[in-house]
Amino acid sequence: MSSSAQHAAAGPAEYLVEVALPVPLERTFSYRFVMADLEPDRVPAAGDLVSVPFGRRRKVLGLVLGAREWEAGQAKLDGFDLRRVTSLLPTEYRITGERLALARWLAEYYMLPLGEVVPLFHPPSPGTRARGKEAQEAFPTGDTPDITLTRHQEAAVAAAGRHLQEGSFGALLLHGVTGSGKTEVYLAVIEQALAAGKGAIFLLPEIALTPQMLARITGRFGDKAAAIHSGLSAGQRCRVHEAAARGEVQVVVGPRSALFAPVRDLGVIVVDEEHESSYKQDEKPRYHARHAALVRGRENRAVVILGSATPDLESMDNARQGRYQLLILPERMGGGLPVVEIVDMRGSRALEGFSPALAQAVEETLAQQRQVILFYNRRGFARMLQCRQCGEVVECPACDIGLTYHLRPRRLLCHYCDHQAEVPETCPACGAGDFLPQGGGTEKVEVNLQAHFPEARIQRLDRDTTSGRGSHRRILAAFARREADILVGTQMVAKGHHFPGVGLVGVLAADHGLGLPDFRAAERTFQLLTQVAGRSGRTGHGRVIFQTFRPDDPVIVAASMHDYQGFMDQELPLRRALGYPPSRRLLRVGLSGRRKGTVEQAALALAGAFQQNLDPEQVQVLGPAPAVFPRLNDRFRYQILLKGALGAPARRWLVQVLAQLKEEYRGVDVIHDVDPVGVY
DNA sequence: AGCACGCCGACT
DNA sequence: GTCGGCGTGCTC
Repeated sequence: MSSSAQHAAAGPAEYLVEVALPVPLERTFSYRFVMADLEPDRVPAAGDLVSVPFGRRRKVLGLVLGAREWEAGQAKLDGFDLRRVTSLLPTEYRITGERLALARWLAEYYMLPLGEVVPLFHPPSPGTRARGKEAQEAFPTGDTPDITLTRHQEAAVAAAGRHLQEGSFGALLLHGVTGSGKTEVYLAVIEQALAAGKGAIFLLPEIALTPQMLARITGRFGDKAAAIHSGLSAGQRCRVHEAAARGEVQVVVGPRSALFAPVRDLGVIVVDEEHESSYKQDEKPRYHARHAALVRGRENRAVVILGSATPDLESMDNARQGRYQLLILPERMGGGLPVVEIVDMRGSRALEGFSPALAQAVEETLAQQRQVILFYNRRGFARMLQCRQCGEVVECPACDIGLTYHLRPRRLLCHYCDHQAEVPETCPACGAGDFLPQGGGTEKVEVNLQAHFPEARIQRLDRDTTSGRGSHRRILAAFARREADILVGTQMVAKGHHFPGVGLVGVLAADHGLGLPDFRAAERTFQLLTQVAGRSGRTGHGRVIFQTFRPDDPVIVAASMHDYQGFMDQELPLRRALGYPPSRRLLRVGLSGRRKGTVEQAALALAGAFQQNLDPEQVQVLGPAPAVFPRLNDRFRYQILLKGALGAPARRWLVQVLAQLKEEYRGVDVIHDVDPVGVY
């Protein structure tokens, strides 16, 4: 306003500002803030964002930690040449209050300099590329406006409502089977928050998978709600951000980045499909949005609702320990859960992966004019090509992993780097000209299926058919409109869609994920099987078939019976016995580099330092060991796993040690990952 | 983390 | 002869 302009004009002409920058350095930087340089009539203060020149030709975002008056024209500080702040971002972009507390927590917990988490709070920062607008694909509505809630739903809404009334932090775990109406609960709670003058954040695991949900939320709350996601341009995201800061938008929906929106008087945070591993960012900063949501909720005195049909074991453990309030939606709206048949594939006469039972079920379902979903969790046509003569497998030259044979286009692809190769005429090892395609993929399933059912309209959903912008959405929408009879795909078919026409879900290899070298393999498999089974019979009777070579495996049996409790009861003790989460925490340190010997040396040195300096009562050091994929992208990989909790001093020590190690071993990349998720 | 600078291998 | 690979050093 004009009064502050006058104040600024009368005030000091320069300030010295201390800023945190998004670089992996444990130090801050000083800049001159020259009032005359800058358009805004504001004095810089802690929490402001500034754009500053950095290095030779870079311009980066900085968080102002402090500002003090500075003698005009003084360009040196302790012999350093000070550079000038380029711009001061509008007040809507300031990081203060709960968001600043969240930023500090992220930096502390994930052991990063504060400046490295700041870009999360800024909508147009890199990592979120601008894209053109995409056509909204029409879905059959299936939308149920304002139906009356069941008593279980009411109870959940009331539990959240108490926190909204009191203005107290609370964590609720909403466990509801697929189709039990969790969304109605979320929407009712958000409605209450709005009625109380509070805002909401609604997190979805991956925006591409949930256009229906997005449409429902924005549909219900009109222009009070807006989405922030990568489909929007930087400008569009900024507008939503600013509108939220001004209180014009009160509900922000989106993937994990939506958590950082400056929603005013935040009353509720919803984390839908809270078990989804996409909530963990797999690049720096490697944070978990579910965990961060709980921290922000606590800071804001908001209620945090974690919802899932298959809650993460850690979340359920927290509920059992009384840290979260558990709320259950036991019934499916409009029908029971589908009946799951387990088909034993051992020694069967299965043809190209299809048991007679599954083939027959497909036929029957199609005859009833209902749709089929088939799930096979590997893309391509064959997992590898093996020489019939000498047994050699054609491998990726950069990764030491078999190349996958793809039919369309006909090529060998590495699924771990971007290497592509022509299909060789002859074996690179022995020169013979005959290869045996080993192991299947969704492409092969599609081909075999079309041979079995020449009349059926088949659609495939995997990374290969969804590479184009909007193609994912297009395939799902077309299937929802019943333009295809059968949908074949990878785990993409398991996620978040309401397909009323589906009468059969077939899982071709239910034990597929169980052999993975990951302590969460059983849990992931259980979740995936339960989620995909839930796609069947959303209206009317639904069938599910699990084909498996391990029909007695307790994970598969529990999933077939929709027995979440049973799965928990078998899995939790195993985790405890082995000291894995949720009983203890993990920290992974990954080392990689081009020279194997150097990487190994660095890993040994680091593990030695850990052994000597960390209290063995508190922290167990595992490794170093070659990573699960010991060579990727022509880099050798090792890792060290720390099991247990590190106190604040140990964490500070660790940051130092890693920095020293990077100094000492040039050419070795060292990364650390707090609470790692996934296979490495 | 970028980005520049600088020094050695296989190419139009 | 240069293009370009990545080791090294620095960023107020």
